[in-house]
Amino acid sequence: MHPILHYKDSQFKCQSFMGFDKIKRSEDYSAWYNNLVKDADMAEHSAVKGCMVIKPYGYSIWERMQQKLDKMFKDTGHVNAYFPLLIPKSFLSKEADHVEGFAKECAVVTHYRLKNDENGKGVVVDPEAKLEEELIIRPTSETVIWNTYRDWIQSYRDLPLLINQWANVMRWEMRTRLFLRTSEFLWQEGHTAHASREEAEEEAKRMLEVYADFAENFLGVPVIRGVKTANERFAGAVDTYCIEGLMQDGKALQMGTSHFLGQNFAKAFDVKFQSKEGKLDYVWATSWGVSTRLIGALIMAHSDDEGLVLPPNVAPIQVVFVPIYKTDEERVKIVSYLNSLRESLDKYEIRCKVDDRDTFKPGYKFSEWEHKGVPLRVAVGPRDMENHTAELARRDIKQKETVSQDNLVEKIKSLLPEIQQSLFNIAKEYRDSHIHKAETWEEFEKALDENPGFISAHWDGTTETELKIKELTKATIRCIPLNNPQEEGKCILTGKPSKERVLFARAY
RNA sequence: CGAGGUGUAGCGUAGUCCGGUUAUCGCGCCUGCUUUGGGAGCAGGAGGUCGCAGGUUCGAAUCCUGCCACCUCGACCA
Repeated sequence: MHPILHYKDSQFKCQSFMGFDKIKRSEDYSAWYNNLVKDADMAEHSAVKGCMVIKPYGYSIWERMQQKLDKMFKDTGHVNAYFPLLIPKSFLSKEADHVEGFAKECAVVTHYRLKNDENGKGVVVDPEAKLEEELIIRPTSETVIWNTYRDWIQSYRDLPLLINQWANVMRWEMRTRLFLRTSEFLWQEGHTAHASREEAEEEAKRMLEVYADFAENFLGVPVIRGVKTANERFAGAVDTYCIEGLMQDGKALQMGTSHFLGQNFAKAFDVKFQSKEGKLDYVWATSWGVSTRLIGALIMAHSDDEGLVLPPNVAPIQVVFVPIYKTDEERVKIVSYLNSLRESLDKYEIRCKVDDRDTFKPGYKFSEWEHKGVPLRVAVGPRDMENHTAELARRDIKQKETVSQDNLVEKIKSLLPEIQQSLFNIAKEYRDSHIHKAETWEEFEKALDENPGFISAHWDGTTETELKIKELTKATIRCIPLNNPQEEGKCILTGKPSKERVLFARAY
């Protein structure tokens, strides 16, 4: 049995969603997003700037993601461990690029004690409890991990070391948005050590493919696999691979990154191994991560004016049953029928809820579960019982059909993967129709303003040009796609020769 | 962190310019009855440190100062 799958109680209670209808996605995407997050009861702001409370319904989606990803990591040979939240300040400065990238957004612990205020008002930091070495709250864990790996690795026999951790990190952000950018966020970070450059590069690409597979087949969000330009690279990496998604407002979102770190961290933390031949060499490294930002991606890739739309794979509740009745006798009969249906579906690990609350009318329940993105609704009333039918309503395409109660379980079973696929197809069609080729600067600017999305264009390969384009248009190079066709061309801005196109977009 | 805006019950809000009884309205919530195939109706009821802290005043949601949070736009970033 799967106790979590029953949803007998209304643990995912929707307190209020009356304000939602006011904001249309097409009119104010940003307000629509904020409202949806609140309305679907996924998260809210906390007392501290940039931090959020992830509510049960939102967290349940994260748990679904964790579960799937964790299995994918284990299946590719990784194990989980946990490294500490606090990192000595000195660790950060050991890798020059790394410190430069993260120093500006680190929260620092300077004291270890509070005391009562002498003026009798609350508590103050005890100046006598100043830490000898200040600690930073991890913005990412490369430094503490590589400092640890030094002691774990002596010989090629200790390699590869394939470790993942599920953790929270903190980056002091200036501008925050629920799920998309918060100061504290939840993520996983994989950190691997290898005996050869080739093996580490393979690992970085393998994990990128794991992420791409996950994004497309589990979240139903099509992504472009690519590599970042020097300018967009992770601080301390040799290469940063990424998956980039396109949101419904035409802005790109980086959904995951996988870094080939070369020997940078091994050198910074003096992590060497002895090869079969007895030679000492620095080990090769990767790191890779995805975060709760993926929940933001999920929302912005699928949802509509009626609220959240969830692919069945991540939906906390995949099927909701709504009984319709007049008399108590009908209620008992129909609810009992729905419960029996639910039990049949339990066997297939389909997550169902029978919404037997007697305090709400069916229309209210329909609306509520639509707001919360439940992929499939099954309504059964007295007429259905008479006719031996049920009404199925799909959230993805907003269509209803009346079907026979015979084979209803089979029908639901087959409909869920169909909805999953349909959501991916809709998102992919949108994405594909929003990749424009630009040959001239005018076309480039016009596409950005009139029909935003990815723009495929030639670039002369210099950071200078990249930054200039960003300054002029706010568009950045999202990535150089993997397996990118080589073709002669001229840079969109400078006209200098280029041998391949790169993808530009305005991004989150 | 710069510029602008906002903060009144769970949600959405009136009142703020021009200080003055018990802070407005709708939704939601509670009780009862009637209802239930797309956001139910009636009756009664509960719920507020007016973001926080100071100040001015006989009197502050309203005026002043400081702080906090959120939103939009910049700079920064998963």
